[in-house]
Amino acid sequence: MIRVVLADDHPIVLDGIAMNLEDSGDVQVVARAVRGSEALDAVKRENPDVLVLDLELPGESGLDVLANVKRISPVLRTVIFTAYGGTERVSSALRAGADAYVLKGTSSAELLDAIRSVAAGRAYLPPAIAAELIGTLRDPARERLTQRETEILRLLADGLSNKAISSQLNIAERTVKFHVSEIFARLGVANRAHAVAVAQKAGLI
Amino acid sequence: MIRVVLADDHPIVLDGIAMNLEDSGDVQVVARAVRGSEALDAVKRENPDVLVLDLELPGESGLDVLANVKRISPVLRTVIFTAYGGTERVSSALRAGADAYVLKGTSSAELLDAIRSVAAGRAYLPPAIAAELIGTLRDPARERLTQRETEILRLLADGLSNKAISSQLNIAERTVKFHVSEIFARLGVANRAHAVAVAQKAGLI
DNA sequence: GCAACACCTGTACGAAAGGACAGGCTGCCG
DNA sequence: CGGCAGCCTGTCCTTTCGTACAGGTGTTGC
Repeated sequence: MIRVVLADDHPIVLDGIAMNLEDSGDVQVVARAVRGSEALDAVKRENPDVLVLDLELPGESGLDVLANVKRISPVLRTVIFTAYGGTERVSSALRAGADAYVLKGTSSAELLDAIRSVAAGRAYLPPAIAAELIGTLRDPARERLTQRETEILRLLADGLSNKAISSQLNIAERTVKFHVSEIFARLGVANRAHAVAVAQKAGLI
Repeated sequence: MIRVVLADDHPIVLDGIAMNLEDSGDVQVVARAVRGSEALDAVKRENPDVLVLDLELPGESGLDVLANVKRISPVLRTVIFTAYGGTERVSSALRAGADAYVLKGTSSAELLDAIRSVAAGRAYLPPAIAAELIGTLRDPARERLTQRETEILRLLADGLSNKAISSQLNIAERTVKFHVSEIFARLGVANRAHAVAVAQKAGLI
């Protein structure tokens, strides 16, 4: 029997997952959580085999939750079950320790496959997502932002000017311009408004 | 018996809703759809009492779907069941003919309440959303964009310059500037990057 | 008829933004 | 060690942005 904890901010999704899993015969839902902290508590208490985790949680980012549960229970297997893909989101999750990344838009059966795979010690990536990742590896320049760039991108989205950003980060305005230009090149845009739009759509911020 | 059609791009959500509704005794799910066109077909075929509709559908916008089903079957009652709120999204949906607006983040029982209400001919708005709407009515200036402004906002998000926008719309660059300033005032921002971020977060684009 | 609103336009100006040069420092990896 | 990547800084210049002033047209509704 595979013991699973579910974490999703939509109760209806928890219902749907639970129904599918209970019908399977070999998977058992031992706890549900609608917030990151609850997921953490549930993992501590139940010590499950697998955590099914949504990335869009109120308050904490799903990635933080993932990092925290991994710190508590490094052997725990994790399936990311989320609405949105995007290479940056996927690879961030995998780097944070996820073992599978399944989209909510696919069939309900796929999640069950993923859970069984990770419980058996194997990673699981749907072909579509794997293909996308491979495409990015071939073209590593695009959409791969450094820490500093991501930081500045966030400030861009807050509407700060280069000067405001420079004083916030204690660097020269010229340096901000440099980073901003780098961001534009990576995102394939020509100005900050477009950069913010693209970044938000790609889930970079 | 209330006959219901479900439309959501996540099969797992359809499962969850269906489970909750079937258990209720007085609600019956007669069709499911994961795309707008399927929802339309299902409404034509089944002539249901209520349509439960997600606003985030692949391809078509949920609002377009709503307008189309309303054209086919004006007496059909519609419950919007979506992940995100925001006064602009809510009021757009209500203006497009929705009878209820329920967030996925709330308890599963709330959706059932909403379905029963609209089937009985009453509208349904959760207190939290209603309160938010009232707040906006008190301050009508903010976050209420005209057609033209919304149009320009979209082009802003595409990274177009004022000049590019002006030639696209066949108006003077000066006029674009005027509209952009209006947008800033309504959104409470000071530049285009921030405007795009706020607009996207509020679901205006 | 006139008030309100959406939409459009002009001139002028200071403040940013963004690109094109060129260069320095650090830490990591082969 | 030498190369590479991330991060930082400078000057110069052109373009764009954003706001200030002020004003015109058409439509809707009281």
